[in-house]
Amino acid sequence: MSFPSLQEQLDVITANTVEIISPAELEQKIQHSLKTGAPLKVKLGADPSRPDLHLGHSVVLRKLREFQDLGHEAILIIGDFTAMIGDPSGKSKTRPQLTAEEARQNGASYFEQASKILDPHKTTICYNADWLGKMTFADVIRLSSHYTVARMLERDDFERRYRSSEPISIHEFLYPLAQAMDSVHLRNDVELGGTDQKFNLLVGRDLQREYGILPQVCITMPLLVGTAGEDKMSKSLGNAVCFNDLPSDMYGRVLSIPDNLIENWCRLLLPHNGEGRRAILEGWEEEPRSAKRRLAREIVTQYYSTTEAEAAEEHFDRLFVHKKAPTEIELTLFSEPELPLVDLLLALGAAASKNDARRMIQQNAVSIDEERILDIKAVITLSEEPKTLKAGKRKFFRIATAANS
RNA sequence: GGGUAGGUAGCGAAGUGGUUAAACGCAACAGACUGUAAAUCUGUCGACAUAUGUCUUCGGAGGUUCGAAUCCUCCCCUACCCA
Repeated sequence: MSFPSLQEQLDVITANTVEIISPAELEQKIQHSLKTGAPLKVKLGADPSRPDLHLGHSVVLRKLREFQDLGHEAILIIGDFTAMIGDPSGKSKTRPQLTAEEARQNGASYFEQASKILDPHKTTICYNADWLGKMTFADVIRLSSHYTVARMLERDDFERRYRSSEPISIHEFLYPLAQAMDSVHLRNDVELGGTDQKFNLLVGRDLQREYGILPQVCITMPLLVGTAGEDKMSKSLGNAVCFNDLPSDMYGRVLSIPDNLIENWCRLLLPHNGEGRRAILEGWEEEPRSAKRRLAREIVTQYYSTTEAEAAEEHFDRLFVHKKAPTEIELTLFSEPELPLVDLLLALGAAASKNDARRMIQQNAVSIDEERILDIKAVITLSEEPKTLKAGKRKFFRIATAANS
């Protein structure tokens, strides 16, 4: 097993990072690895309470992949046990707790999605219930004696919640300790996380030291800004681009980011040696439009393929630039030959309620075969020949009667 | 255990007996505009109906009243203070 040189490794590892605690220790660890030929154990904790991975997660996953490419060992910890606690990081509210079974299922899905970035054959997967679940209450008490309430309250989000009189449950204090135990158990050399995980990573470091293990190096990565350009990307804020989004959705969402985000996204989301990355970084200021289109294509290509990326672009142009109906729309069959438009919209899922459907009609949002319909009492006559129904800018349906003779 | 302040629509937050389905902000949805699903502007935003009508909502359960989110009783939940 031969590793790249110390300097080469450091160049790759430090790129895009926010903080490395501490750089000197990192260097020592790499040198030690070079000397002994033993790869570094690099830990990334996965929270299976949110099994929908989005581009924000990919920043950290990509860093882990870089470690893999350098020849080190990537360990993905599925926090099935800690998910039953719920990570309080950055949250103003207690997270919902998962059952063991949900956590396992989500964990499997997490790994599957993460495999779009990681090399799945070189990734070690662990479930932390395997060791945390075996701890006795006495073990937990011993563990918690290593930390103090004051130190816990140092943490930003806890402090904020405490000051603004919001509830903090005792079990939330146990979360950082539990996930720090993972580091004790694994004896990993490096742990990765977003900047919001800094506290947790440091607890892992402290605890390893307490248990007489060489403390891990903590590497934090920037949090990706979401499509709206302000908050960090998060599923619940609706500004996320998910791994599992359809290519066309993914493309459109990327294209919707503000122009000033192009450079940042390009740096954090595209492979450091790719030509797409270079092209975008060079050209985005002169031609933001084409740079962003390129960025969107590159991203879709990562999760799907070049072909699908191109199809997504065509689809987008057709719908939003030329304002035409998409080429392929799913056909829905109805048994009744005549249906009130309101009921039709509800049945298709285009409207949340009949009132909602009426609203859309009144707001000029509904058309059938390019013809606007403004009458909320309109009754639509269906035939075996499909009609194209458009509700809003993005919802298209093809409707017809079921052919039963 | 005692005291105090609270629990309002997806979220945040007004409202303390009747023109209150409930201000306002965010989110969401629609329209216009745009290279864009961004930004901006306009409108909508409980359900059912459409003749400005009916029904269900303000932690839960009862009660007072012609009439309650608003008053009373009990219960549940949260924060803070005192033990």
